[in-house]
Amino acid sequence: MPFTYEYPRPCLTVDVVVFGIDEGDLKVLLIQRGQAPFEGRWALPGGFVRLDESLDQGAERELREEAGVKVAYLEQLYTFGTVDRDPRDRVVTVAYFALVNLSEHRPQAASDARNAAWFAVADAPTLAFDHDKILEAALARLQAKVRYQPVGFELLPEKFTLTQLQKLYETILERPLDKRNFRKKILKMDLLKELDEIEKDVAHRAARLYRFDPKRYERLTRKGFNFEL
Amino acid sequence: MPFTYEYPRPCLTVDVVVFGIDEGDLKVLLIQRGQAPFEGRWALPGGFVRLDESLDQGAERELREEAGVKVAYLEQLYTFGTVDRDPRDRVVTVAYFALVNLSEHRPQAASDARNAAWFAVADAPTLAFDHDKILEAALARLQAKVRYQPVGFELLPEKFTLTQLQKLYETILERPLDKRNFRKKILKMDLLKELDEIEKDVAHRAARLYRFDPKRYERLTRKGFNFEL
DNA sequence: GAACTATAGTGTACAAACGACACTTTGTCA
DNA sequence: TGACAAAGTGTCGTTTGTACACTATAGTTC
Repeated sequence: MPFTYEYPRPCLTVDVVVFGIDEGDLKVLLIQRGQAPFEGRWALPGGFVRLDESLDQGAERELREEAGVKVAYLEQLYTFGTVDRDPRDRVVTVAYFALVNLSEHRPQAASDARNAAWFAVADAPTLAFDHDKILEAALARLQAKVRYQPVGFELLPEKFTLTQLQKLYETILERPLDKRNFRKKILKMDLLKELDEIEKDVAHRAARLYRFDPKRYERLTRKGFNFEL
Repeated sequence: MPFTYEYPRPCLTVDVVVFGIDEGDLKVLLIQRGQAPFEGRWALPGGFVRLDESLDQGAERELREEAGVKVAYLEQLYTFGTVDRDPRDRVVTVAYFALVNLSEHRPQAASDARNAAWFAVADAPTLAFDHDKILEAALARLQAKVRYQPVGFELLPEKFTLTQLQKLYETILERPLDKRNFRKKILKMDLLKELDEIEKDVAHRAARLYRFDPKRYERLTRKGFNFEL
């Protein structure tokens, strides 16, 4: 059943850059294409926007369908719309970036995408279309964002140690941080709830566990607080 | 001549929030709609994206055609795509924000839009569609941006005094700034070229004129310099 | 159970940036 | 020439950033 319009319309898609942290590596979720163009090449998960869903909903649906991923954080990144970004047709794509908690994700069970895989961002292959550019933009955004907003907790388990959190920041920012200064700063923000619990099964002194406290975050946000790191 | 596709496609438009500074007021350019829906209501300039132009080009073209405006700065803001934002059809719009130099713009000659007007942002009317939301987002972006990037010079004449620049920042940020601290900071950034020229035709001591120096800006940008204000 | 090992956890001192604050200078106009 | 209007300028106390090294603790090994 064809659809007819008075004026030509570009095709509208969403593509999502999904980040996760895995043992000190920042990883990105990619899908191997099954058809031309760029058959066999890796690409960002994504697809067409339906008429009965918003862009955000479309991004979430694609992730669910195409990669079986449940996102912890999703935000619109940028819309890419140069004329020649797809060789077949004029395609405009609204790119999103998402964060997922890999530690609760490893099985990757309910995915109909056996052709999905996590790549370390540092050595991801060359991607289809202009997806390299999109990935680069997403990485820049993540690095910028992490400095002034407590994004990033989404990438960790619910309960975590300060050392884990520091490693996370070091991985994203690609530089080492000073332990004492990091703790001073992050604790002064008063975003973390100190738990009465410590790490288990480690072969050395166990560290205290913390949890991100959304209530405190909201309170501070309302006051126009600045979370620069 | 109709255009037919296998799957339904949303309509894709660009809308632009154009800011200018005029005597201490931050102004925004609006267009009065000539047809339903929202006939007679004010709206952001914008229109359909053509298949042979990029999104950026579309934004620029619409401004030229619809408002006869030459922009000094243009950047993509956000893409709005909820299902019901246009009562007629599914319309997704890529919003831009633009800065123009009003002092070189007053005549607004070559515009085929006699129904265009500048409104102080503070008392703009309720807009058509979800354009109020878009305007709000653009204002937030401008206020955030001005703090860490030397955007804003675009809103002034080529040669300006430090007092003019301070007033500009005060207008955008909606709060007063300390004269000595402002000068210290802005001059330390080493972005401005001090000219051998002073103001003319003022009824008091004339101020020195400065000019934004894009070369210095580029040099500092390459060094990863931070322009926080 | 003593020694070892690996990581947790903690404080200080110096430097830089920020923010508050008031008077003198200069040119115009009446 | 005196009044006015805006230009232009410096200091000091506070806060923030940053560099840096040792002690405490739990588990493992011998």
